Amino acid sequence: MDARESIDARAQGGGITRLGYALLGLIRREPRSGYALRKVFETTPLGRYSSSPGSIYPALKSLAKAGLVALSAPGGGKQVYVLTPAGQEALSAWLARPVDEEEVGRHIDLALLRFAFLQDEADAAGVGAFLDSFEAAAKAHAASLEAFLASPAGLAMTLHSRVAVEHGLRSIRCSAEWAADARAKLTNSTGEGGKGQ
Amino acid sequence: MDARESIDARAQGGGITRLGYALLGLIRREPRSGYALRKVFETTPLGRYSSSPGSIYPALKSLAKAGLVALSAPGGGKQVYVLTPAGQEALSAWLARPVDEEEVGRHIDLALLRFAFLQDEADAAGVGAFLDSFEAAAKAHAASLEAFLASPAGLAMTLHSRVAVEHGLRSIRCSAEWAADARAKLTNSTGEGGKGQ
DNA sequence: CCAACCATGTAAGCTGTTACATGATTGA
DNA sequence: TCAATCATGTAACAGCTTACATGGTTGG
Repeated sequence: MDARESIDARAQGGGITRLGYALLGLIRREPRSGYALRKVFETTPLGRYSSSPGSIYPALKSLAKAGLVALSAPGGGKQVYVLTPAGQEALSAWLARPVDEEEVGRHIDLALLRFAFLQDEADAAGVGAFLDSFEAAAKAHAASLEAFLASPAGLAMTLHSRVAVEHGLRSIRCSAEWAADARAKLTNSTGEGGKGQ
Repeated sequence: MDARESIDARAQGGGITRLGYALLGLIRREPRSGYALRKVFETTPLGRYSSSPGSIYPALKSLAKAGLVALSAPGGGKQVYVLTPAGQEALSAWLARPVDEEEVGRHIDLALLRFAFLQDEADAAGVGAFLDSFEAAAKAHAASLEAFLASPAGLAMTLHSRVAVEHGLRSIRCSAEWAADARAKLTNSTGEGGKGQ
């Protein structure tokens, strides 16, 4: 029980922040400058992961120092970052992890981020496996919440607290359904053609 | 445009953390020691708001320094905290705020926390108003996500990104339904008897 | 020429995390 | 008596936020 378990702030990974992973995924999809990355955060629901220069530029520097990204044209004007092989590897390792109950329960947005980036990583089988683990984790968490509601501690809660927990229960069931539907949509049918974008 | 708008980390309030509000709400329901508060976080889904002594004890001290809580038996052994009038007021002000789109979109757990504590604060009318604003905010956010998906930026996204945003859309719709159902359940019917607990 | 946007950064401060430290009480 | 649990804290550090500081480019 020393270290090892329970990371949380470090996005369940080895020293890379959630913002760091978001940057890695975006840069892999398309090499970009810090400013271009900021624009993505400002104009899409990805904004959840960050905002202002004060976080993005330092995060990019830190990724560069860790050897996960590098400037495509060192020296020159626009500072466009690309992934290094080490960065590819770190991103792949992060995306390869199955979703667990902790992740759907407390960091579901992170699981969704991984899903989004998985498009550039895995084939239909890999996506299917990811969504299966997502659905299983969501169902497991739903079962945990149900068990809590039925436990002495759960029954001792105030009415409003119970109703709030019921929100969590509905929400996670909804997520499980999404995973099942997404699986059906993405791993069936034709080859869907290319990379999207 | 100096300060004032946009707080986020400070839970949309005046200098009180989300953890601070969680502590205020729990202490109002029942005066407790730091240890007892930790137990609550460890054994209920409220664990989302904190964890270890390293955050709770400093937060309690900070609330005490701000005059929002006080020790019930100053000097003696067990350090049981109670709300001061100022603490009551701060909590009430926080609970009185209607839910807005930003809150359901990015801090929905905070809105649920407020709902839970609202049981000790408002009558059926107040609860109804809160849930109405919750539902309206959720529907507004759903509309925003739909608009984004239909916009050029939304259409330019990769397939997986779109599917991830669809998760958000389903999720927020589910929350809107919860609010409507909770409203029906809590503001109708008989007097439901007492305070729960 | 001036405003708006492109583009990159730094500094201070706050919150929370991990890990460590301490001592009292209770029960087998 | 020894372990577990009660009970309270501190120290170091990471990460993000806000706010400030610069400059270059473009277009009206």
